[in-house]
Amino acid sequence: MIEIPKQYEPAQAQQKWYSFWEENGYFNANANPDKKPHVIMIPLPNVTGALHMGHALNGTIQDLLTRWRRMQGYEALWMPGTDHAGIATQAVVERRMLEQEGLTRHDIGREALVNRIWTWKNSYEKRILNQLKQLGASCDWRRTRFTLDEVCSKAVRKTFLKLFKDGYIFRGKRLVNWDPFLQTAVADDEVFTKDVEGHFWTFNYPVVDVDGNPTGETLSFSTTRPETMLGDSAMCVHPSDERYEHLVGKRVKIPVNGREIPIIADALLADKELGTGCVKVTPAHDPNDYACGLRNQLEMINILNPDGTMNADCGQFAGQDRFDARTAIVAEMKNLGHFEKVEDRPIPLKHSDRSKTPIEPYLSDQWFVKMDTLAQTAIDAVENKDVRFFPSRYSKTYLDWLGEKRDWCISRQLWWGHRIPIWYCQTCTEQELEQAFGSRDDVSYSRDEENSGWLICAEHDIESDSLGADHELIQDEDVLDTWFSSALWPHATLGWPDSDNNPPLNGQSDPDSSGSNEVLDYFYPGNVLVTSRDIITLWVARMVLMGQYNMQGVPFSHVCIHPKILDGFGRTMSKSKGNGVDPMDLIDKYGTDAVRFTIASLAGETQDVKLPVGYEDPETGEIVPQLIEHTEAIPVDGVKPRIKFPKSKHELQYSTPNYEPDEGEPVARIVSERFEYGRNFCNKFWNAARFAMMNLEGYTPREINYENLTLEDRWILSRLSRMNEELTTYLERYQFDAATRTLRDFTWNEFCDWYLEMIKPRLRDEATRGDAQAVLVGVLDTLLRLLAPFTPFIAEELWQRLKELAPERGLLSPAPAEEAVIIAAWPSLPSKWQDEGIEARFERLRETVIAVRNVRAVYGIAPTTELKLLMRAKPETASEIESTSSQFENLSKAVLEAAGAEVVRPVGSANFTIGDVDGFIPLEGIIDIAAELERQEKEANKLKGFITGSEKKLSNERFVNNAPEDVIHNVRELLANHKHKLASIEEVVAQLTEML
RNA sequence: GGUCCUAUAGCUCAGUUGGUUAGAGCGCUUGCUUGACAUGCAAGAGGUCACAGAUUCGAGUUCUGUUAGGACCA
Repeated sequence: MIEIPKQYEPAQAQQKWYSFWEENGYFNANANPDKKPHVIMIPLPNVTGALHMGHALNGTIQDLLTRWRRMQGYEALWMPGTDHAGIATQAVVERRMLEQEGLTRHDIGREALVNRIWTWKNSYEKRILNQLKQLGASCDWRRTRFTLDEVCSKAVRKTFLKLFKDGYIFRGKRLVNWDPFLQTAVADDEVFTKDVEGHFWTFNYPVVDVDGNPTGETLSFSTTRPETMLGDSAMCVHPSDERYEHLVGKRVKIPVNGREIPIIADALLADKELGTGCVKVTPAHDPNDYACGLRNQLEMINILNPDGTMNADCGQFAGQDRFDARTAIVAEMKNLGHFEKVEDRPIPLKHSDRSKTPIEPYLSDQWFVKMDTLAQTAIDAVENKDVRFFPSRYSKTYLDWLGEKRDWCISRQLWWGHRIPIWYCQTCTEQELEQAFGSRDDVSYSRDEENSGWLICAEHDIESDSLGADHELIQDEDVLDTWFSSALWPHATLGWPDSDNNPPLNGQSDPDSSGSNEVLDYFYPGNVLVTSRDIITLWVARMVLMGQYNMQGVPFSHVCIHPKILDGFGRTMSKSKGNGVDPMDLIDKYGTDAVRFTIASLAGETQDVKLPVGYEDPETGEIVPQLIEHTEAIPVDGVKPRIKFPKSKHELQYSTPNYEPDEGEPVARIVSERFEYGRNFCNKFWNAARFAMMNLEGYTPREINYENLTLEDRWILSRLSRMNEELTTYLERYQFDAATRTLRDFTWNEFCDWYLEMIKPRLRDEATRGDAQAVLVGVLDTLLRLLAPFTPFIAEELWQRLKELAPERGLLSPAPAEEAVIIAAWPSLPSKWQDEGIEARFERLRETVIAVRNVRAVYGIAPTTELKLLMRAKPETASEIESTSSQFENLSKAVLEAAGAEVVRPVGSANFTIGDVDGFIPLEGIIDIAAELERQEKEANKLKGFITGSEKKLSNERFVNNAPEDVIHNVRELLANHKHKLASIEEVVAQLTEML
């Protein structure tokens, strides 16, 4: 007999089979006219840090789809890569540098900083790609791209020039979220609001007449940022506010700098009910005021330097930090007699997610992409169904956002990223430009009216003296928004704009290139984008739009939006919250297959996934549930927080994304019992396969005639065919939870619990063994294929073992098995095997067995004690029952004594009813009449409930008149059935009562 | 403020176009070293489907409102 361990060892299988797949090139996808392509572009993880469970979910789904399509015969490409993630990465590196060396980027300069970030990127990219491999990702690693690499950079430069030439690129002033620490604008989604202790001051400004003399009236207002009064350009009241009606159109004087500003009425900004009803307007430093400023053509007065100090226009306050200036201005207003009061209150203050410091609304020069027509193409793509969202409700998020057609601010004041390919020249003439660049299609220029110079856009870097020594060309300092390069991901990774060569493989040029870019032609457009809903606007929309702009076609036809992973308290997992869970911890404990299967089982359409976790003491295995305080704890005075394990009295440090545990300390690791679901399933399947393989002695492949199959064989084929069909449909609809459920239910509750048990006698008998083995191996083969995309390692491990024992197998005709399950064909079983009659017959057998087991349990009869069974049934049913009599013995240790219409209930027997069949189990000497009576009465009550319900329905004329035929028919049939059951139970109850 | 999602067993979640008195896994109870599996087997207990209305012969499922939670956008 062959040796197979009782438990599946994931770690070994993972290592072994992953390298086997890679070495055989199974992950590689090449242009192949004989097959249809299937393409998934990874939502490029950023290189800021390691992956968490959200990524694990995202990756699992993509790999599942890729493996499934590969088995279906598609040339399946899963394109891997990472994102430079501009500000996120630069901020992490800068923060480290400041913490560890006390250096800022200005201390070391642009080049040195960028070098440091490359070092960081290299180490994290490696870690991230390795994490994906641990997860079993079957990406074509030869094609791994990075948004700042040469291939992607070419696409960025080409696109920028194209947009510039087409007039989509423009420069303008915008109010941005300015991070004075990093000295850059940050996007809205990179800002978080936090309450801080602050003050709410009330001041007044004197009203002045046309000559600037005080009229004696004053206007009171409140503010949390007094320093912004240096930039005020109006005082605003509500148009219908009677208190101030007479003042609208007059002016007030700002006491601290003597400037006069108008009093305006604006219903959108001022609120009569709030405070004094007056607000000061600082258009250059507040988003609401900015909008008001645009409506009322107010002056935009900038008062800040990029580093957050007051600028040269601030008179005596120039050069002071904004917070020092705040104190100084409050003091000055007190001096001048315009201070009224101050109260303490918590202020919701916007902070930069990157530097964790307060941001300032700030007016600055930015580059934009004009969105009107581009956005419309992306709207059209979804409206005419070129792109479809799954679930479909997400198209609303997408369409609503695009519908605003807000211009896209693409410049970032950073050093890490694609530098904006614009050069300024103040001194040259159009003729000189024409002479130097007129014949080049990789350069374009336009007049910069605002700065009375020229803007030169170039696809390839140009020298500062390209126009001769007399003119200096200066490149813009800023870099492009990260999403600019990500928007090109689906075509840039395939080598666009190079139409003469395939994109490089492993950094080398593709030896198969033959004068055209077949890879791009073949793999674009892709099929499905798999992502979570929070980047629908930032990324999905932009890919659709840029795909159409550069490629004249959408980048993918489906967008699969999957749930987000939340912690046990319902909070989004994030690095900053400290509640992220490293998938590697879980893979280590439960195995990759278990993690994948569990994750897929959670990926439904409606809900986010709540994932409660615990900490495990590595020494004792004791588990303590994670509390909110564990995730929030930070080291105090260098002492790191510990978790108490009450049983062992251990106090252990634990791993968190916030800090590293001390060297040499035992560390409590994160566990989550949710994953036992997947682990137990894998183990169950392992053992089912183990059982099958242990019973393959003498296996020979053979042709099987369907007509010769037993009831259980036909039943398992019927169920398998149905499940196979359902599973494929669920995958087509991206319903991964339903897919895993149907797989698990079949494998565990049908294949293991019933089929395997039922064929055991046949496997023991030499005469019947051969056919039983053939069908068993065929079913196992199919199951391995169906499981392979979900749990690839265990499937491959078992496939290879089975190949040794049964290299030729099949349903019902044997054929040589493929060399690996990863490339085996996805099954599609004959639908004619789906047989309701067989399933109904089987169901009666099953219910009978369960009824016997129930009687056994209720009476506490030992499993070894044999029971007698009598079945009262119509003749044809009776003969059928007789034909399966051996299974009653096999599955419930009950010997069928009699079956037929003439059977009468033996005195002192337990009783059950299945459809129109009555079953009796003689229990003479054992039967507890009171207990049996109770059991029967309980059943009778339940039936009476059903019967009343049905009768009520049928006596309701409106139901009978309105409900569809088949519904009425079903109710009638059910009622008859229940009545029959009840009658036979009442008969028993009467008998029992007499005996009592 | 706008939009979207969620509320079903102690916990985590399914529940297709309305049609038996609502399901799974975990946990719980009882009994099992039965020859693949104790990461297991067998048998059970457990729910007024958040609340209030409406539509319908019929509502967990559709509509309106309320409450609570979450997300996105302003």
